[in-house]
Amino acid sequence: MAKEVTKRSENYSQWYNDLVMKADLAEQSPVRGCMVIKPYGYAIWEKMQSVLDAAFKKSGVQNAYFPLFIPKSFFSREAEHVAGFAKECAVVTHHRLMNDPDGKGVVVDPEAKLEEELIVRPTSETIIWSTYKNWITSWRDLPILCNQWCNVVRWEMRTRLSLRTAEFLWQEGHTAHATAEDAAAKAEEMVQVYADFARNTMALPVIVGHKSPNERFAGALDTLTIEAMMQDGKALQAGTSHFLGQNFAKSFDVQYTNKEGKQEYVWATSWGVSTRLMGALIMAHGDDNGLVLPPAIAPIQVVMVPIYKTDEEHNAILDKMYELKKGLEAEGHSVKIDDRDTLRPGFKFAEWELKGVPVRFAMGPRDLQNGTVEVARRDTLTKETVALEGIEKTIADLLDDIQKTIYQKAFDFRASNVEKCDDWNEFKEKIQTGKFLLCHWDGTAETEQKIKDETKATIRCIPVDSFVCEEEGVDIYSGKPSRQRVVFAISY
RNA sequence: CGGGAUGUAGCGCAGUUGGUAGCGCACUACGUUCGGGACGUAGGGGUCGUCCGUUCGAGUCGGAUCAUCCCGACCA
Repeated sequence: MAKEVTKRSENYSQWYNDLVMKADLAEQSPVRGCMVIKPYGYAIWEKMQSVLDAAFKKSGVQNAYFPLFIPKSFFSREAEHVAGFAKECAVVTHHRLMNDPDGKGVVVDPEAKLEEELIVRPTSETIIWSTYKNWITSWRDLPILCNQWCNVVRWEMRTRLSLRTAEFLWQEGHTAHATAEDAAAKAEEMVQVYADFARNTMALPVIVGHKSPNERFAGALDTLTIEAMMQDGKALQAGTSHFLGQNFAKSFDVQYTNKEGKQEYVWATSWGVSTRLMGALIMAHGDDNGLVLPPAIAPIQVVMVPIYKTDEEHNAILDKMYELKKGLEAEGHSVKIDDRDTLRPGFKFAEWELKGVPVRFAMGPRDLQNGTVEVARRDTLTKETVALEGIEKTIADLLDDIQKTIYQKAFDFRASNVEKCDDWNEFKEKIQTGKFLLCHWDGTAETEQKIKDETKATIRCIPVDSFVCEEEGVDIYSGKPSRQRVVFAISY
């Protein structure tokens, strides 16, 4: 139920948790480090899915589904990849329970030990590539462009609601191509799909770039990322797209016969975004009154709250509201009439604000008489009384404006917290205050590691669109020559 | 896995030198309210994380154990 949310200034972590739980998005599950996604939270996730799915289809991608359990032996094939996940896998060892012979409850039946353990997928590269082996024989079979929406499990040491749960929902795309160029282009294309989605739908300004070798996905030759800035100035990796080279094709022996009749290994990509995007949404746009949802992702765009004393008023207002709802829905907006008669208007206002609904209508006898409605917008917390005449157009424009305003606010916030930095002492100080620092880097893993050890800051990316800065300089830490600046930040 | 903390009603918490469990919110009923989180009255709800010990008696003391949270290391 709606309750006051901790102020951001008091404790950012607590504020975030309060928002997630009190806005009815999710709650901690009884299972360690997992979350229950509640219907309202899931509606946001579904909206994300539908927008992304449409974009994938446009890129020629098809949805498919692969098994949750992966035989342990599949993991023996790609050493580098496995090294990245081995420490955080859930393993199925038995297949039966029995009554505890010593008393109450159940125990694992020791007789039911599996001959080969099954790994609950931490990601599906291994099982998908074992499957692709059977699908690919000729150049005519390529490219294969598959995506799956599913859950994965990573037994993280430390978890955080939405941001790093032991089990999370995501989509993972896995493609196979005839040439390195095709695969690299696909990886590039998909990161741009994510960037468009983040910017236009989620109203998140993101930086697109390459990960440094240290931060790369296990087994990838190149990892592209979208990096967003949260309101405490920390970076959040919101999506990644990997160019996997021929690593997986070689490990799983996936070859095709080319036009010349020769056997060749295929080239691969994989790319994914997860329910972490919900975390990004909350931390990037939320305020002390609750969630602030961009209209493009809001499950409810307009909520209507009737204000009345008598049944007569109630009925008259509801009639008007249903009429308005019909008109707005015809324009493609999602509308909810909150006619719960057990709650007072003030309570409903607070509750819908907590849930981030972009536009709220309040209509009482006064409005009914004047042919007006009180329209409140969530992003600016302002309200005004507007005429019912031409309301469809007014609301369409307003939703557009809210979408833009939310983006602009996040954009301006980031702009005021990104700066160039060429002095190591200054770097150490500023990076702790929640800034993205554009610095020269000598390109070595050693330097990056040392900077991380001393400051906890990592290279978020080597930017490719916004913040590209190719210029001669010297590494901020080692003093060695550098040809471009990269983005340093402390991340989630 | 290191450092810190916490487990008492659905949630948030109090509980003194050991004496048999309470507050706020939420919930139920009735009434008055209703243009920014209403109020009154009356109710219901608990193996005090678990186990062992000390004691006439343990939420409280001792030990063990489990779980959760925060800060690190690891990661979408």
